[in-house]
Amino acid sequence: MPRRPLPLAEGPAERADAARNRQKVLNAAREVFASKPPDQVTMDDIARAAGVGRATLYRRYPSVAAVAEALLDEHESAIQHRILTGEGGFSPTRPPSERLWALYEALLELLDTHAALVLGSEIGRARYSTGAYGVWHTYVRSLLDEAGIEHSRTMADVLLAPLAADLFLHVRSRRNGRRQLAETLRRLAASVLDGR
Amino acid sequence: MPRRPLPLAEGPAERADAARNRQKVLNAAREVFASKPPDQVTMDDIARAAGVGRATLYRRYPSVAAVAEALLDEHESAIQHRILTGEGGFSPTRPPSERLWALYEALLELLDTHAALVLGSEIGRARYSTGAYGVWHTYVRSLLDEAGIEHSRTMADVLLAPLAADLFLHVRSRRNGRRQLAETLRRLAASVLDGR
DNA sequence: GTATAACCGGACATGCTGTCCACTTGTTGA
DNA sequence: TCAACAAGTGGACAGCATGTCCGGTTATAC
Repeated sequence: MPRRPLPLAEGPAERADAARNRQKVLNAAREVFASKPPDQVTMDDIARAAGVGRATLYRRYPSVAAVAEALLDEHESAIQHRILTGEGGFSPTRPPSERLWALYEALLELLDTHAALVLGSEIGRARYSTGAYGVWHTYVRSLLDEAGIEHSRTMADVLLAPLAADLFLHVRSRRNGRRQLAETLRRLAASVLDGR
Repeated sequence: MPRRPLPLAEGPAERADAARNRQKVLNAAREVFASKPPDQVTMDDIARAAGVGRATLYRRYPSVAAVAEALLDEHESAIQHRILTGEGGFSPTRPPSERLWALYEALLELLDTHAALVLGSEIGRARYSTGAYGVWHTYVRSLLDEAGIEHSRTMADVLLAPLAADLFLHVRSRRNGRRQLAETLRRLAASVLDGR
């Protein structure tokens, strides 16, 4: 979780009251996002729920999307860590198609529990401009390169497209949708990477 | 292009001034959408450009998205007509993978010339709730059923996901992106439907 | 030619955004 | 310990978009 806004080099430590407010904001935002559709969440909602003024909120987060992204960050980082260390199904010894499936599984799980946050983090900007998307994309691309697939950059975008939050919610709203999506993606991974 | 709003049974004919205004609105909207990002287009912009009052605009179109959809409608209808009549690559005698590719080609072409409108028609609601999406989905699903693919409903959503307008724009912004996307989708169609 | 209904456009109330500014509080250094 | 300074805070404000309402206007039917 990012501690301070932009100053990359460590400036003076964060003040105690600011840290306290950050937590208040994050906790309050969690509840707000749980209580109504993400596109209806306003900065005012979050500020009021946290018991702080609007300017205090804007000081750290420029938009509702930024708040959602901050909430999402720790969950996404956990997956990124697993990828880097090769834990779970991400071991480099496994074939690319299985590692792609491992990513699919992890992202489905993330969407299942935090779809509202993902949707919220995409308000007003494209999914592709978020930092997390870049990580997933880089990983998928490396798998495709390893398998010798052409146009890996584009194919990586195509293979990640079915994990858009709005599509996930649409499919999940159907009976057995969640399970069928998992099975379908597993077949897709095998289809594209193993040619079967 | 839908002539009147809701009254499905033909009521009294549309008044001449109303018809004139509809054309003014549609023409003006085309230019407005061409002049700025679709998510920045307001009802006020369109009304002013058309030289009509806001209420006049609201009378027929409840939102900016509805205006964009009206503009898009004739282009989408053209594709739907080709599907129904089996023109172009949609002949039922061709294998499903080739017909899926024909749909991909048609939709890529549509996005290429009207991406802003597609994006505009998705403002404030999911792509999946638009009428056009339902048509593409039904067609893809029938192709999958014909090929004996399981969970055809879900797979159809997955296969249409790469044609989301925002993904298209993202990929097209890269060098050769448009061409690579076409090739990639062609391979995807073959991969999934022909198992190669 | 008149009655009627559809149509029109400006005005209005509401809600959200992002910024500004005067006040408060924590932190640093003498 | 305490003063001085910087960071943090919250309410208020202006700007903008939305969606509706209503008095006036114009086309169509009789």
